[in-house]
Amino acid sequence: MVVLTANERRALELLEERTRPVPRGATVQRENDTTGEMFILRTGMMMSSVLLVDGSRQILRFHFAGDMIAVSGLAYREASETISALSDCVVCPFERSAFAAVLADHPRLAALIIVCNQVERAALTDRLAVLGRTSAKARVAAILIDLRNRMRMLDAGISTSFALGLTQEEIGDATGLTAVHVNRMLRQLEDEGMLAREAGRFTFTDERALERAANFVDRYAGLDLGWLPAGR
Amino acid sequence: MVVLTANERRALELLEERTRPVPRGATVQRENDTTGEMFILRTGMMMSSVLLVDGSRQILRFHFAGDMIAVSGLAYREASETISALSDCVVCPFERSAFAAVLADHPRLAALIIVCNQVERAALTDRLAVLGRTSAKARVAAILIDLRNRMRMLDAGISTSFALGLTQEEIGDATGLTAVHVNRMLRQLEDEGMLAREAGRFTFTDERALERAANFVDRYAGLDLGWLPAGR
DNA sequence: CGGCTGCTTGAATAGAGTCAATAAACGTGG
DNA sequence: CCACGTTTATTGACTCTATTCAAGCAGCCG
Repeated sequence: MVVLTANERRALELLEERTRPVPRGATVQRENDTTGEMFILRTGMMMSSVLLVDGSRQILRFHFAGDMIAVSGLAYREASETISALSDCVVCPFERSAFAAVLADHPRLAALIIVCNQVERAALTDRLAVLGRTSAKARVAAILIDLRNRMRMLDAGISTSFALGLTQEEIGDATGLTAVHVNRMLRQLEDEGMLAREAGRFTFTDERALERAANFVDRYAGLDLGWLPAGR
Repeated sequence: MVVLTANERRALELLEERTRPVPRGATVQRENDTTGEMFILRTGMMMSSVLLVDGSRQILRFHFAGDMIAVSGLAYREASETISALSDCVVCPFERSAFAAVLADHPRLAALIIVCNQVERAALTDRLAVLGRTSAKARVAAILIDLRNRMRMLDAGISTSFALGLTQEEIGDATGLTAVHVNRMLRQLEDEGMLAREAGRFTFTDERALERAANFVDRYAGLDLGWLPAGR
């Protein structure tokens, strides 16, 4: 999409110098802890979530390889969300000072990071609309499509069949539903012929219908980066 | 919080060179239109919203003086949200190229913009948790507290009494509720002695109780900007 | 094998939505 | 300044969606 200069590439590689394995279920950042490092997720799938006072959990976002995570540490002294691994992961920790150096030396990378922020903002606002204004069935369909699409961006081998890697409890925490109701909605999508399930694998048997049920709109269609400053 | 250098101040003033009045109810950006300018909101109150296929609306965010709006135009060819004026407003339009120039010349401003993105991200994820996991009463209480707080940041004269400037329909579109149910929740908060209403003005009669009802957490408490690169 | 954790299903309940009717506030043109 | 039409607020009755509670089942791992 954008071709980086050799210098830019080197600057980004500097952020990924160190690596750290994170086993499934482990946490790299805990809500209200003092923020330390930020990370680039090298491999695996993670999630950010918050706990409410009544003990319920809201999953805010899923993270995949290539995502920059724990970035809110740039602004806040204390983390506002918990970030934990849904599969065995590898992350590359880096310091805020290293990040500041990248911004100082590479204005085009700064611009690209701002663009990524906007893409994430769009994803969050889409989810906001889904939680605020759509039915349980639409929410479940939406999360299935969204996760399939993001997995496909990293592994072109994935098409209509994929392993979600989430419990129904987790689907519920992401969609604002109870696990019980998630189960019922999955069954309904299955009964209506849009979906098949077996041993944790999902298969879209009628993708169009599923997209209609989910109110799906593709947000990765119209990126426009013509305005970026020159690379260094 | 951060003292800008004279150069930095001048660069930002360049973005605010032109001004344009926007009457109440008018739209500065329409969903799916080709994105053009970005804006700094000089005076007034605006909102971003999206329309779903079934005709329902979700209000994503409220904007106040000083906010940089329509920034998603940096990433997308087409606007993902509608931005319209809730009161008579004045905006300062600027071009992406002007923005790119700021980033190229002033790395610390780039860093500050990224920080602002993170603050907005935190606000959006808070709202996500509210929509996903809290009751109608909590959502209504939360929006009242949030808007009061943001108004107070611009006008220190506001304390427990303020004019919201929203219809109950709009409160509903922001909280994911129907106007009818918003009305019932307002009445309930009133009956429970947390709130008084008259002629569009709200008065918090028991702010602690209201905060408890809303699950309120203060997100503007712990900003940390020690890591920024040097100013130019 | 036994103890988890996750999945599935039913029945009863509660919370929010829908529909409808009325009242109050607002804006506009005469 | 008033009359009229429109938007906004209010309230009741009813419906429906999603939650809660409960029980049984399946798969997995030590």
